[in-house]
Amino acid sequence: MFASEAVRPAAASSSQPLAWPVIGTRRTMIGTSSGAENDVRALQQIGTKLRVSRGKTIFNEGDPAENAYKVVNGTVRLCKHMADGRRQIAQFAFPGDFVSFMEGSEHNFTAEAVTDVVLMCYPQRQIDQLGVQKPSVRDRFLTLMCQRVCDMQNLLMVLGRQTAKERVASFLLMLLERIGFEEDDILDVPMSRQDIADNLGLTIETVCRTLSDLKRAGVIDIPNQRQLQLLDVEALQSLAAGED
Amino acid sequence: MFASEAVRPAAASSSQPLAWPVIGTRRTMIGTSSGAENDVRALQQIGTKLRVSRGKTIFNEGDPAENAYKVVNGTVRLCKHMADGRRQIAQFAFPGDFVSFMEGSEHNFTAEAVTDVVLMCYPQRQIDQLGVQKPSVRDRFLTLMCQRVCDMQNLLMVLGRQTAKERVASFLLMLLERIGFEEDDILDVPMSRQDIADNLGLTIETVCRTLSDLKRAGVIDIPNQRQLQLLDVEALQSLAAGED
DNA sequence: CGTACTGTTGACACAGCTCAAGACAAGTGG
DNA sequence: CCACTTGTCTTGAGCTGTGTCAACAGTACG
Repeated sequence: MFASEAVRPAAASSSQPLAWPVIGTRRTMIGTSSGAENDVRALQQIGTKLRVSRGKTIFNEGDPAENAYKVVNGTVRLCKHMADGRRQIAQFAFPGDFVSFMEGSEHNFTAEAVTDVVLMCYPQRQIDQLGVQKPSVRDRFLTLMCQRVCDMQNLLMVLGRQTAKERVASFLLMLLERIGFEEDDILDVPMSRQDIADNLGLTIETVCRTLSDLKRAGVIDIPNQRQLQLLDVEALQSLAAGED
Repeated sequence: MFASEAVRPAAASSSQPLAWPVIGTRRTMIGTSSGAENDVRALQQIGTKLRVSRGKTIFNEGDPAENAYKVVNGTVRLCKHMADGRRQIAQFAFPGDFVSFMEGSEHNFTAEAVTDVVLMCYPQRQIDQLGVQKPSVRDRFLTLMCQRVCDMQNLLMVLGRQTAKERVASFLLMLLERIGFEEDDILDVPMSRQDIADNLGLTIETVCRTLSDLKRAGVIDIPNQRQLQLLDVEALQSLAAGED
């Protein structure tokens, strides 16, 4: 039962002045403590498990929004595609995150599996019903939606006004806040460099170069392609805040 | 009583393949027809009128979100500021638009008056109450919030992946969709070049140059600084879609 | 008719993009 | 276990779109 949430490590400890303000205990917002227990159970009853393998599309922009999803395991990207292949990733969804709740009648973005993914799949109609029956559930989703809007607004600032170095720093801090350290100060990076680039509005080369720069500056280390060691989180924070 | 909505012109007629998909009859979503009448009346009762003059701040990011607002007249910008003065405008709010409904306990952006503005001001607590009493009101706000998310996702694509020319074209089409033609093919531009630049993640100079380019290409004319004549909307649409 | 503000245009610089080559990693089949 | 292939990542060299800086033109207002 939502085991993925239990094993998730706490978010960064020393993270006050993040470019992406920390929003309460986001990771434990749903599925823990007190009155929420009932809601979780109710949700659980109407959900079915679904596996999607790396790179596969979960749903496309414009598809009728018949289902909503919760990520149980793995990472999902929410993105838009242009006719000529340009892509913008609006958001990554990690274990515990809800995708496409209360989105209207059509999906307005594409969801793709970044890694092999396990999802809970909830028929939209039943979610709506549950929302009517249990105002607490509805409030929860509303809160999540607000956080989503808030995250997107922060990303707008990143894309519109930050330099490459600032963007990468913001990204690393976002990852840290969302999935936390794997161990000590090692950060798992589930997505490819291309995915990072398409999230930050950069090219893959610029992302690589910027990571190398940060390594040379002693702010991070790159033990391997899917892991990063954050040596100086404060430096990242002042970078992301533009104090440079 | 919400007179501003009545006089608002219909959105562009020939606007199917917009970069910002047209979302139903957005402008008439609230405050017209059928069962909505009651909701409008209920809202009206808890609202008070408020005037804010050009350039003044309505509320700041981080302020406790005590009130929600509806723009009756004028234009409002919703933005974020960085410590060093960089600014990103996430959205413009035009007459009929709701601002800061269901945003959580703190405003997560700053709202400033682009022009002299008339607002309706609703205490957040009473809005919440109304939402509980009248599910239809709540649903309405939810729909609006979805549109807001959708708009922001489109803007993410603009900021992350479009060229200056594409961004300006996207902006003009957004304006056309939101406020429509003043007369024939004349478009009112209530905001300054700086505001446009801060919305599109460009500099004021690049915005000017790009408008001049579009003029030279015969796509628009610039009768004066606060009005634009759209001579070739289709050209703008293919520009915004990246077919170039 | 100044004064202040906003918008426009030009010349140049540079951050980030493009193109290209090579390094590394993960399979896959023998 | 080793070739071999394939895909991803990294680095270099040069180019270009957009930013920066500066001058000037409109426009509004007292």
